[in-house]
Amino acid sequence: MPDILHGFGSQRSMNLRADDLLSWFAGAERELPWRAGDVTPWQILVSEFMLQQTPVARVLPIWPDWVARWPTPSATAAASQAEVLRAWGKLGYPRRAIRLHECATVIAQDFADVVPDDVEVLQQLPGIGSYTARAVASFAYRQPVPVVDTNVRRVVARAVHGQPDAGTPSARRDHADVEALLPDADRAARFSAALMELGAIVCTARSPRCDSCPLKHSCSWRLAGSPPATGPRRPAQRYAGTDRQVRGRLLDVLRDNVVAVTRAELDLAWPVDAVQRERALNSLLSDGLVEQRSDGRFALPGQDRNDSTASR
DNA sequence: GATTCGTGGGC
DNA sequence: TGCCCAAGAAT
Repeated sequence: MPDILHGFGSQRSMNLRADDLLSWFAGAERELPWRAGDVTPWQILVSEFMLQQTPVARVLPIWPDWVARWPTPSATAAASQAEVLRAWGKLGYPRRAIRLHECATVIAQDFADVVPDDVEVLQQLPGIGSYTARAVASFAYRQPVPVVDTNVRRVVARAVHGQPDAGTPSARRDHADVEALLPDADRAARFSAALMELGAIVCTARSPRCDSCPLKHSCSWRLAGSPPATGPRRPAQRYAGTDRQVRGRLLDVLRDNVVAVTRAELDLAWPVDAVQRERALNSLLSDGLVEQRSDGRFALPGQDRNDSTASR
């Protein structure tokens, strides 16, 4: 490898030694169910979909039931979108549930029900981006590829670069950073899991637990005195009153009703602002999260249709 | 590159 | 309380 590429990386990796991290992980690893030995690549993929932008604690009660009910891509594909959306419940970002269902359909139909092991192939599947493709290749197939999520970026920013927080994501730079840290191929996947774990439970975004960090004697940020972040921060994301909240309310109604509902019933979910309500409903329709029946009623997509006379 | 897309817990 | 953030992806 050219010195211009390798020199800096090996220099920096002194601040984050794989052995330090792996020995810590051996004692600190959480026993998450999707890390058990008998979990299949598909089930790992399901966990990664659920974990996108979602805390572990909220996935824990959903994932076991989900994979017991739909253990394979073909089993998932055989379910209706409505069933999948109901099982997804209030996990958030319900488009992920639709994409997971689409992903299952593609794998069942085009890949003989076998999750691909190649990063490039995985990344072409619905709902799978750079992180998820690498997570599956690494955690399910033990490929020594860098796995970069928000935790990894923060740990690297601090321990390696001495900065309080990760900067703007840059796939090429982020992957190169982690590539330079990866140990031998046999331990690469475990190293990535450990890196994420450290960011999740020790090197957290707010009030990191530096006292119990395995890198506390080498971390560049701590050695620099743990300087706080400076400069402009992103405006805080709001939720109350946004279209996202309205979409959530509308979906709430549809999840709770096993029969199609009238527009008037949907109006009750967000009575004040009809313009915003319409906008949210239209976006749900175009996202394929809601469908409108010929009688004008609304339901989750694929929900049973012989319900106009059914009781609730 | 900047936005949009849920939901709820911690502080 | 209100703000911040959480194993990202798609556009």
